[in-house]
Amino acid sequence: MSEITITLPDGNSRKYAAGVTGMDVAKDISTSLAKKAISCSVNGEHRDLSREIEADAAFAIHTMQDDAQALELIRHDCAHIMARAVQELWPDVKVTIGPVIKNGWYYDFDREEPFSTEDLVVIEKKMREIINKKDPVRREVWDRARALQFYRDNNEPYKVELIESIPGDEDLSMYWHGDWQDLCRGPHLVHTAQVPGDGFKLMSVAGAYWRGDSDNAMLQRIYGVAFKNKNDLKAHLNMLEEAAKRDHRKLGREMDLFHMQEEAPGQVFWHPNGWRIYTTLQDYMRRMQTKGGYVEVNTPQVVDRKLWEASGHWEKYQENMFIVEVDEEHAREKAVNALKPMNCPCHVQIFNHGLKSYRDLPLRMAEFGSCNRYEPSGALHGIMRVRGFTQDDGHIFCTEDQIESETKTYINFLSEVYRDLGFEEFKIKFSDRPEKRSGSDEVWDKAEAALLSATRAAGIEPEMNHGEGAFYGPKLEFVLTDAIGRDWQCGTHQVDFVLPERLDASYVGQDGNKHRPVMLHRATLGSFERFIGIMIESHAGKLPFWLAPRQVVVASIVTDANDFCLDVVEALNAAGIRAEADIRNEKINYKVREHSLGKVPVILAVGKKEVEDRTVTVRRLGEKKTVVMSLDEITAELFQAALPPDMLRN
RNA sequence: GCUGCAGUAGCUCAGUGGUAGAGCGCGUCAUUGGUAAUGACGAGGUCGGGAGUUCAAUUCUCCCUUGCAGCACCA
Repeated sequence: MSEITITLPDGNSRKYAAGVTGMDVAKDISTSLAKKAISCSVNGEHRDLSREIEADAAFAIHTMQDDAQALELIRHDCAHIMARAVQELWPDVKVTIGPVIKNGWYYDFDREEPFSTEDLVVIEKKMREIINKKDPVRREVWDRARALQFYRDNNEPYKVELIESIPGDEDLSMYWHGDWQDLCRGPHLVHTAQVPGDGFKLMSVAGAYWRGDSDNAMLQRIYGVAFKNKNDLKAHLNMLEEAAKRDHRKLGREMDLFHMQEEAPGQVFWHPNGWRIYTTLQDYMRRMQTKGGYVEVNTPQVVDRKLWEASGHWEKYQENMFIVEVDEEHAREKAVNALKPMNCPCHVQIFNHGLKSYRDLPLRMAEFGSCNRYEPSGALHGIMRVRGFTQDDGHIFCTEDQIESETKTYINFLSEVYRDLGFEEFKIKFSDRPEKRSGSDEVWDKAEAALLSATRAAGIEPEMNHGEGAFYGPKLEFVLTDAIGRDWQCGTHQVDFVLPERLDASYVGQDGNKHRPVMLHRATLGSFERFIGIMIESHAGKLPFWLAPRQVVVASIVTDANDFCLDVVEALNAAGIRAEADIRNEKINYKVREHSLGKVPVILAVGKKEVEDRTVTVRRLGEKKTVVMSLDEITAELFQAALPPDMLRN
């Protein structure tokens, strides 16, 4: 047997016979280390301690101190332990897969009966029993035939299907947690008791399609979260509780911003407070776009299906469009229209109207375009995913040569807007050709290469999102997250060689001939609805002063101050500040509480003293202390604070 | 759309096979107060909609609808 050299992280090396296990090495280093060891890294590959090492290797032992490895293993072993618990409780349940996800894991089961909340409690208890048994984790490598036979014998059809779909013919690793077994890549902990019995919790049950395909059977997915100890778990659960308080649906009600109702599912009734946010944001976007060289247009809501057929949307999205039919019974003629689900074909109509010259390019066309899409009922989510919304849409008609500079300019534009609105950081994803698409592969090659190189030229290496592009072109997605960490695509930037062709857009080039322009589709906020939802959550309702729907409440302390109170409001309003008087017959404590809960950034209290001195007592949201200021001082200060970021720059 | 859960006063929620209750909010009155809830009294609900079972349904069953979590979808 040959000798191998194991090099430890501190640079020291030790010699062993080939086939030594990680655990052997750990024991050799020290008994206490071996006791604490959970896994190891061999040449950077995370592995079980029981696996044999056959060649010279860089080697490291992992303990619970190594967060990344410890959490991965705890969560992964939780998945196996939960599946074992479920099958011990209900032997007829079929197992499928159970990966580690952010903060925890899930496992998908096929079971006739739905799992109930009570079942989760029972499963958790069973899991703790298994953990306490301190069952060893064992790994074996089987060839495919044996694994397939095993799962056929054990009546686990999903496992059979999994193995059959794994390409190649390499051997498969099988893991045992006690007597319970699962097909798994590993690695795993040494024994079940290394999972902290008080560090995990089962969270919820939900349906999920087998292999993520809605044509397949629906399985039952149980989600769990797991951490290294009870305190970390508690902290996580606490965080979720806090995040729930920032939910835009809750804050929207509390701040009286908007409501939704059964008669118009997925559509927003904006209340005065919410609409003030919306219009303030729209005014800002309009100024920014004007400065960015866009011309603003507006296009029809109800458009004949012919246009959607020409653009290709009818074929691909018909089921998701609101169809508006006119027939002889109701009108004198028959027509099939659709509510505009997006603005691009309409913008091409404007572009096509009259001859365009190469001198007109790039032509940046913008619209605050109202769109309606019949989104699947299960997709609706507060004001983040709705059926009626308004995009800050824009299309840049340009030449191929201009794609790179226009893309760079746009990324800078979007970054400035996001920074202004409080988002310094955001994810950028690059989505390339989907399976169902329009346009030849050559055109797609060209579009993808152009967008990717332009993005890199802007200094960005996007996250790859294969197969997720639009049907007419690849896209960049600018993604923000909500209070509990769910991703939402807000901004987008897409390169499109297809629609100009389908809708016959052209311009006259320098050579006097007709040429096809390239279309860049872009939206910065995405939709006002979604972006406002995200902003509400990220600010926990405490919007920056310039966006706050109610900026100032002037509250009287005694009735004798009411007149002065109204004077102060008038002065502030004259300075363009959104101020309201609260001269109700209530105590100042009551008023302060109510407007603090309503997230009003500034409360000005006026009582006898203030009336005499022509001053106000200023209390800012989130602060306990108050300051006395003259009316002129506070007006000047708030005037400045009320300026939108772009106007502040001028 | 799919799986599961839910819909009771404006909001948060309790409750029951014999047509409903709390707190907050709202209204009236008293109170004129100094920075996160002043007190008293009062009004307010065809218990999401429809059908069925029953002497009797808010309660049980079915259908529909909306919402929530997840999946699928997202031009």
